[in-house]
Amino acid sequence: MELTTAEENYLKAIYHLSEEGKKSVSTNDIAASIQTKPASVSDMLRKLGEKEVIQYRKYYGLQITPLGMRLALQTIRKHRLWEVFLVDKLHFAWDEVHEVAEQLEHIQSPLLIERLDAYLNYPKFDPHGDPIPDAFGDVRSRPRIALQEMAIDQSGQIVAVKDSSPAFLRYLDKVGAYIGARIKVLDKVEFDGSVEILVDQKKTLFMSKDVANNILVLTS
Amino acid sequence: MELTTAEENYLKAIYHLSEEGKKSVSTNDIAASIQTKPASVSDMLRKLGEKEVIQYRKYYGLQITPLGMRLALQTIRKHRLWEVFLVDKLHFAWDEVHEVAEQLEHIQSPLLIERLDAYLNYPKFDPHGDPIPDAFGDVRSRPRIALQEMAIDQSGQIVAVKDSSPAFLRYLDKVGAYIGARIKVLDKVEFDGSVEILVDQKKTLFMSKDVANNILVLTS
DNA sequence: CTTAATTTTTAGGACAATCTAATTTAATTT
DNA sequence: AAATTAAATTAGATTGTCCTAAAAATTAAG
Repeated sequence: MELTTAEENYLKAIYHLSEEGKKSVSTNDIAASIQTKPASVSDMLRKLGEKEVIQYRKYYGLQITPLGMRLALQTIRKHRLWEVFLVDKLHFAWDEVHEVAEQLEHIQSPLLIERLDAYLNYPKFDPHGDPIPDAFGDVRSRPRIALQEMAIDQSGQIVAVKDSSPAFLRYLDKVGAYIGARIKVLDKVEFDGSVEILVDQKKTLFMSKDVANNILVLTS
Repeated sequence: MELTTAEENYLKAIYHLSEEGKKSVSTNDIAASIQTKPASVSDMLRKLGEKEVIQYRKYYGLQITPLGMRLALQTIRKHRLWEVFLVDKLHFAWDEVHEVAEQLEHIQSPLLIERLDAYLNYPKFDPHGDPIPDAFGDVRSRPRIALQEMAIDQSGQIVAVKDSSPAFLRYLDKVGAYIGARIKVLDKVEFDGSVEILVDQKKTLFMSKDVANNILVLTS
């Protein structure tokens, strides 16, 4: 079963929305997330329903089918492998990779992805710390919590970010809060929810609640 | 000025046809070369004319404009760089790269191509020996002749192939006539146009006229 | 529990790229 | 030069994706 580029994008958006938002995904949510109009989404949902990658009942919402899940994970796998390539090999900054990976993820060639995976040494996580599904769609995700939710004196390692916007990523670069950094919470301010952390045992840093909420940590 | 994927493909085909065939490119030729119907070509020529990448007069033929030339060479540059990547880095065989490169050449990102070029060490020729235009569209092509046209005792180096079909490339792999091989013409048979050559000063090889016609040699 | 607000879908159209079949133009032959 | 053949173009449909505006269904409010 072959999906068009547009279909792959919709399916990926649906997958992501159903991962985070938990409950059922709305037409409006999809429209917002891929920057299109709800009317277009309705059209596409009908088509995706016919192709049986989602189960769709008008006005009632949708659910990804196992087939749809597999295909979505395949696209996500490609996207994240390309991101690793761009950062590791072509020295892109981690805030520059998304748009290009959005294009590259639609290249159709199983051999290419297999070879790319090997060439990159079978990476398990992309530059933003998100897990890369394997060829069968299996994901080994690490249990992680927002930095905001950590207790004073608790330590851990930054493994991912929730918000991947270039602005946010550039800010993190600037303050040195990169993926892999080992951190320890020194203090939390009740009043505004901001936190003070120690990065790599040498640098202390103040972070607003908003920032701390978008950083995911593997606690130890 | 942005071209769609389809437009890029047409323009590339037109460029290639006008390079080899010399005189003006016909609607039928284009249709044959990109596997579509002449009616579709007519449609597209009108559009390409409006976009001023070709100069087009109905029933009279066409000519690429300088703008069209630049855009075509940009696409060809991307195609050939990706081919180098696939062969050098991902260890594709030279007969496996074309289809994938056909897809990759349409990825839009000047930064990507710049970085890829650097990563590959600014290659000047692709795996089939064809020259890679630089970022300005300049091509340094080597003067080369078909092996068929060489004289007895003349020697040279295989630098390219005219026919890039997997079948032909696999045949060349088998007999060891790879790009870069140094050869010398030992004999030519008048009757059927076949030739006998010495490859890398150790192996002699018989080749039919058809094969010898599709191998390009830099004579020394 | 009826009305209002919101969400979702349908109707109908636009645009790109393709096709078949019909027509027009150019080239070739006699 | 007229008639035939070949090449190229147009006419009209189709498919995929998207849109705006209108209608329908659901949800929320009083």
